[in-house]
Amino acid sequence: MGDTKERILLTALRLFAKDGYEGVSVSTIAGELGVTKGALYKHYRNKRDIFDSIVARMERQDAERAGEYGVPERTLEETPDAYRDASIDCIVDYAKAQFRYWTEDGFAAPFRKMLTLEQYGSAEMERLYQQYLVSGPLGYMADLFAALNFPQPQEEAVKFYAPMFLLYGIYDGTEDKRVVLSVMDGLLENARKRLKGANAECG
Amino acid sequence: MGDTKERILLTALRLFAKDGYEGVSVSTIAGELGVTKGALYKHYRNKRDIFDSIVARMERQDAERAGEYGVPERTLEETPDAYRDASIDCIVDYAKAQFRYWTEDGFAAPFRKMLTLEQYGSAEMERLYQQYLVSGPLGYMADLFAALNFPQPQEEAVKFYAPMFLLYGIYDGTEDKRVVLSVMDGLLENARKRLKGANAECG
DNA sequence: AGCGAAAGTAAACAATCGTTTACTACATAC
DNA sequence: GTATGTAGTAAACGATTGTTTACTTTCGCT
Repeated sequence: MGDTKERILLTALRLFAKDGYEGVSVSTIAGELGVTKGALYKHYRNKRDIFDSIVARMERQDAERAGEYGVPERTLEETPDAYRDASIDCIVDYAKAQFRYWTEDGFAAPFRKMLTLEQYGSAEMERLYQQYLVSGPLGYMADLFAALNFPQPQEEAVKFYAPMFLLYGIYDGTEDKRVVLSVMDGLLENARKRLKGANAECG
Repeated sequence: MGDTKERILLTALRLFAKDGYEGVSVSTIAGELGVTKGALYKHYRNKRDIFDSIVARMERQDAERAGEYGVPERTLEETPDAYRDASIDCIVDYAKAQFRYWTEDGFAAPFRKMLTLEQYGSAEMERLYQQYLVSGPLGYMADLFAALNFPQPQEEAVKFYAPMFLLYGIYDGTEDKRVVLSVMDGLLENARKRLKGANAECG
């Protein structure tokens, strides 16, 4: 079976997401899989190699996703308000997809938690945490709003992304995940209306 | 000297905030203090006792702070708009103080980071994280807005608190902390104006 | 002066950590 | 049919984990 390596990766990720890298032992990972710890070393050089492979996997998956989703595509063209309304729709739909991705996706959700637990451990982890979950999405949203000629793209991005970021935390601490998803939905629908209204004004 | 116990507490907190509870060894704490690890056991029963003492200290400090700060005080009285404007001022000033507290206070700032790293480890830690940093402040703000008869206090609370929560993350990943503080200041001043405007309408 | 508690050291404790080794079962290829 | 490489086990490795013990030093108290 060639999927043992895959099972190790996913099991380790799930455990890292709960107790952090240092809080999980090689024996625990192996025990969870029903094998002895020696077996892990047939697939990975060492414990850190498992962790690095998780990060590499995320980077690959994220690149693929960025390729499929073509939100930016065209920037700062001369177009009527209708086009910019369509862009706003695109942004909001993208945001919804991103929220579901980081909360429900079998890989991205535990990866987000793992990064959260490792963010202060090293400069590299802090960089990844910022890139995937804080300054990365924030700067990306600011660029989009800037391309749409919003007067204060930075502030707009904060108002837009901050509720998503907060609701990640709410989501993790809630038993009934559905209500959080619907709250996020409501907030984003309000944002959609508000942005289109502001759009009509600032032209 | 009676402050060795205190120095152990603060040193452990600083280390826990960076590498998490499991990522810090008793030897490391002792080494940081320039003593042998046996000395720690003269002041604390075990490693977990140090951690628990940190949490207990935070709970005490938080209770004191809540006593000093009397934001809620009077609720839902029959009063003119001027009073509600004053209440909004009070809320915004409180929020500013809270942001500085969780980012700059020598104890609260590392405690916030520590909780962030431990939030998924146990139900108790998740509860504390939610109480201090997520659903706690959010519900508190919602109560305040509800007392001021805002039509959608929950949503208002999210719009108000979410940027603060996001900027905790930005603050941690930024070298020049001052700009983050000034950004937070600007956002809260905007919120102050907006809330007073909405206040005049919804009466 | 002498006693006793407090605070710290050095060393040892069993347990666990991540990792390596020697060996077995079982494929597939020639 | 035998060689080869893969995937797994069991056991051991030295290092480190959290904790305890025995001993020393130092201080306040009467």
